[in-house]
Amino acid sequence: MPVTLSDIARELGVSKMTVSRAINNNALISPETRQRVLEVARRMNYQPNQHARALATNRSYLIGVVVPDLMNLYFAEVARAIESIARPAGFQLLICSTDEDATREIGEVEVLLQRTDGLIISSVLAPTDTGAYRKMMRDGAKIVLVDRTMRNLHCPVVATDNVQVGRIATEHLISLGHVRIGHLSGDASSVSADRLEGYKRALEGHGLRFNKALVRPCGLLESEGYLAMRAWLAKGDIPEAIFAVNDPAAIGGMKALEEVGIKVGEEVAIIGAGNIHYGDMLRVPLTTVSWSRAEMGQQAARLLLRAMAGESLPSKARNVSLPPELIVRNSCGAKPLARARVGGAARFVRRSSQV
Amino acid sequence: MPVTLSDIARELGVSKMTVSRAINNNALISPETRQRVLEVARRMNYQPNQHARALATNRSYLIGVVVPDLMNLYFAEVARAIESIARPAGFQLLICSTDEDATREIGEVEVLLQRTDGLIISSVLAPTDTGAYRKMMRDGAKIVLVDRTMRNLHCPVVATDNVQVGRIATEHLISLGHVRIGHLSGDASSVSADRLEGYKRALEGHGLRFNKALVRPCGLLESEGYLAMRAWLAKGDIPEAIFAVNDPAAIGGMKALEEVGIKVGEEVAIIGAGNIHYGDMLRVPLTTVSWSRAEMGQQAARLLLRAMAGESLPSKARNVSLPPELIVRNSCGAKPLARARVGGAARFVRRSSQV
DNA sequence: CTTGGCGCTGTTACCGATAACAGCTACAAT
DNA sequence: ATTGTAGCTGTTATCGGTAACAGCGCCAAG
Repeated sequence: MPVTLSDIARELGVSKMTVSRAINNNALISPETRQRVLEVARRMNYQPNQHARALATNRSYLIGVVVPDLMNLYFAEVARAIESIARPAGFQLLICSTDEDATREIGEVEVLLQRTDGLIISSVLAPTDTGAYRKMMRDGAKIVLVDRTMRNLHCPVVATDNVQVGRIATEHLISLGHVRIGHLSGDASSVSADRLEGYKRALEGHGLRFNKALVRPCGLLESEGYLAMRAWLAKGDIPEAIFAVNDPAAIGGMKALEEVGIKVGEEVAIIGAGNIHYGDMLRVPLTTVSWSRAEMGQQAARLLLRAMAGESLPSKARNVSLPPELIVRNSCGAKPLARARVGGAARFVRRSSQV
Repeated sequence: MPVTLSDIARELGVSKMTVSRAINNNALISPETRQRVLEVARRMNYQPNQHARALATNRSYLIGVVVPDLMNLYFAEVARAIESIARPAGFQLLICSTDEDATREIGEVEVLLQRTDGLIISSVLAPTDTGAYRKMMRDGAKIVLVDRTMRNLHCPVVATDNVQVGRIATEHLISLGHVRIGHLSGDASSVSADRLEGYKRALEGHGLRFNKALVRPCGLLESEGYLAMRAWLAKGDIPEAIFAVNDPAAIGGMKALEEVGIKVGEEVAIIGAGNIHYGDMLRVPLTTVSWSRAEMGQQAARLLLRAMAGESLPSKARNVSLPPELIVRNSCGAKPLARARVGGAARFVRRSSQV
């Protein structure tokens, strides 16, 4: 049986309350009493019971983190960034992966809500599907959205401008001279929709016609990108250049292309988004659009800490947007430069050939 | 304010206890009363307070997971496998990464112990450094070790035979005709020590002299592998073939080699261990030694569930060893075969040249 | 009719902490 | 001497559940 406050109190012949005050650095206690208590507490190896404390204070010092896919290093980076802020503030993380499965999300979130002081969520739901979250927030839940936003939900958000992401990626392909540009589009989430929107706008902005047949839905997992590209290959008529909704989908697509002997970066250009770890070490280093995952996680954690502290955030602080930038590597056949912002994206010599 | 048992009891004009029994499917309650209670509970959207429950029952239904590095997909896979077993059993995961920093480990574990019913740990400590864990287990902590073992610690372990891993990797290099075989060795952990031991034994077993100058310590992180290889390159005289303690170290090493224009798989052979995700998609697909991470996590979770249920495990069930196998890809210059167990490892034609 | 036992429900105490308030001491101010 | 007050410590109630036991009605056995 672990040592409790009462044990220490009995040992010292004082009340539990005195011990509690010493442990919690309360001001209403004489320095020498505190010393004596802390001394004995250390000697007896006292560890406060977190459940009792949580019950009494209604604070658990636990933050719930809901990510779509822990095997996606993108989210592992975000999670680590959250931890880097939360941990020093005394909070631990309850991490939970929904595996991009929308039907699991609400259930997981409801379970987490009961154990935590606040949640950082990267939602898999459709951006309009806000009913459940709306209700939770009305009941006082502290929630910060990260990476994936929802529409009309009055809660802090840290994300990138995904329309811009889609535009940057597509414009890079256009600047390389491609005209038949396809898109492996994601799911019903906000990122997918926004990136598709950016793709459309880029085409329109450069006088290219949007062709629905060149957009293939695929989800956001590597396995889904692989399957989608295989299906596309089976059907035939794949475009010369493809913007994949994210890096895992791009990598899955690359795998499918390579399996049938198509050379990525030469015969087919492919660009992803997210700048996943290892993207530069791949057989064909992946050209992608990048923004800071560290910044993303840290900002989200800071916003949540403030919200949990009862601070009401000014509306402009509640909406953090991380600027995306183009990372040119080899998967589009362009000459890799160190880094090129989209504004300054030069017209690279086109090296890829038609398929 | 959330709904409590008392609220429901008041609403129905019964006692808290009756409500509690209905909620918990206790037998001592009439079917119709249970129905009435559950009905009202649902209507009022009752959510049990986990902290109160944990305090009263001394069970939190939380499992702590301590991994060395969440950015290593190897551990992300293990964590996901643990979750696949724990979740259906009603347990949630408190995941914590020590970032391969031994000084952080005990502190993290102590914090986790207070909130959880049991721990699954992949320890970064030296395998003899068991004092703290010994004490925790004496105090009743339920602990299962995964991936990394400790010596003389009476607790269940799920791991692979790392001496065998080192031997398989080194013998593959030997079978390719290499004689000057180096080793990027890890840290003080059991895996590192065992793989080094396997490396030595393989050399001895084939009449090759162990040369301390060819062993460079590097840690287990990708960044450490990179740094170690850079230092080695700066010093000069790197061997023709290298067994890296794990895949991240191998990948870091590859990165350093490529930076100075050395062709991995042609000029220098490199083999890792762990069969990390994306290993097959790398510029030079990584030859490695593999064992099942899914099996690892699942077995560990099952052992912990049994231990937490109070079962005393038979000693042979307490020690699960996953068989390692060779995965030949391109980083050693051997012709990739589907899969080759070490026993059947053919003598591959040697394609790599001296450096 | 009494007794015993089953089946259900209620009471009380407790898990281990903290909040709110009450109480005590010593000393300064009046 | 009295009062007030600062400074510390103790008491009581409470958080929201559950365990253990007490109690009650009803029916069957003796």
